[in-house]
Amino acid sequence: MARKRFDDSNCSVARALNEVGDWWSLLIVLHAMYGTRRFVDFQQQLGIAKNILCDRLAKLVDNEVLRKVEVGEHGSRFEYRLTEKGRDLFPVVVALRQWGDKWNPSPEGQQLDLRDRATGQPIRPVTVQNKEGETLTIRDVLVAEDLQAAKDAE
Amino acid sequence: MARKRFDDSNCSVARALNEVGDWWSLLIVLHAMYGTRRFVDFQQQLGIAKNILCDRLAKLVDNEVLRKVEVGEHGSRFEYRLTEKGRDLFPVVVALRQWGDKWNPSPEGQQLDLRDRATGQPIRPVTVQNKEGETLTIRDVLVAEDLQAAKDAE
DNA sequence: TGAATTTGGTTTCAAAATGCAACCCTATTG
DNA sequence: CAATAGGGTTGCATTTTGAAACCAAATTCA
Repeated sequence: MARKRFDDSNCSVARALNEVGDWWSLLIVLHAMYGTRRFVDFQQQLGIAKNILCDRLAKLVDNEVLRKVEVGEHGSRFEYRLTEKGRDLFPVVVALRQWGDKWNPSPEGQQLDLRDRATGQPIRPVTVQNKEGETLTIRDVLVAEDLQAAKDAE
Repeated sequence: MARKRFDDSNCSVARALNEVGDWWSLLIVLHAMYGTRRFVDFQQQLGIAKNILCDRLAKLVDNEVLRKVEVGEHGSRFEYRLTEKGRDLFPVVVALRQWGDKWNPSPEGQQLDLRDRATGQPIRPVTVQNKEGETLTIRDVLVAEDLQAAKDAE
């Protein structure tokens, strides 16, 4: 049967996964963040089948994660560029990369690190923080399931 | 043909997606973070087929994201609990939730928010930060592809 | 105690997604 | 003007998925 869809889920994580939660979509976004823009480049870098790449790019464009831009004089050459919505996945991608590096370090030991362009210093681990910027673990947060509970907490 | 696997990819994001990158796995982790531990509860809350749930739980246990714990007097009753590795996905899940809330707000308008248990205050948006705690966009970071480049930047 | 139910699965089978290769049309390059 | 590159589409075989049926051990209920 069809893969279940989460479009109408009232869970925003489920809805987010509906847009970027399959095997390829987030990797496409990742490579777009590294500068890839052309169909053939995505194809070669990811080793993805062309029909699947077509499908994923179209979905990402539909969901406004990417924009398809005509380049070249007479059209028919395109670039896929991140929208603001797409760039806004940066913390997600970085958090996932850091998790992967921490718990499944690369066999070769060398892990591609991200640095502050201005200073050359490595970036911080991405964490969940309170208003004061202190790191919170899962035990330090509570879920305000409904507005009433949220109200009570204020 | 079979879905492509990324076990041996030298990209840690790809390897991370290999463990939690399909439709259900991250939702299972999410619900585990909200306190779900039992097979039947996952099944009912997610509306997932039992065979798929079985498969995903087993994979998450294999990958040490969850631990399968015998409960009940004579075994044969189990709980699936997050390991440290699993709990460490917290920033990923929260970042994804915030992205979903921002760009695909719930149709009902009510979005489940997370608060600092100690103060009741909402948490901050998850961001990528430099050593000083300043938020960095994708344009503010550079990728030190290899150690040499990293050296040069120091 | 014995029957019914709950838990945690496995099996079967149709529908859908995936991957590969082959093909196609339009631009651009030589 | 021919060859090639870019960006797809189509067909087909292989997997994955989902629903429902089935199952056995443990627990609960009467």
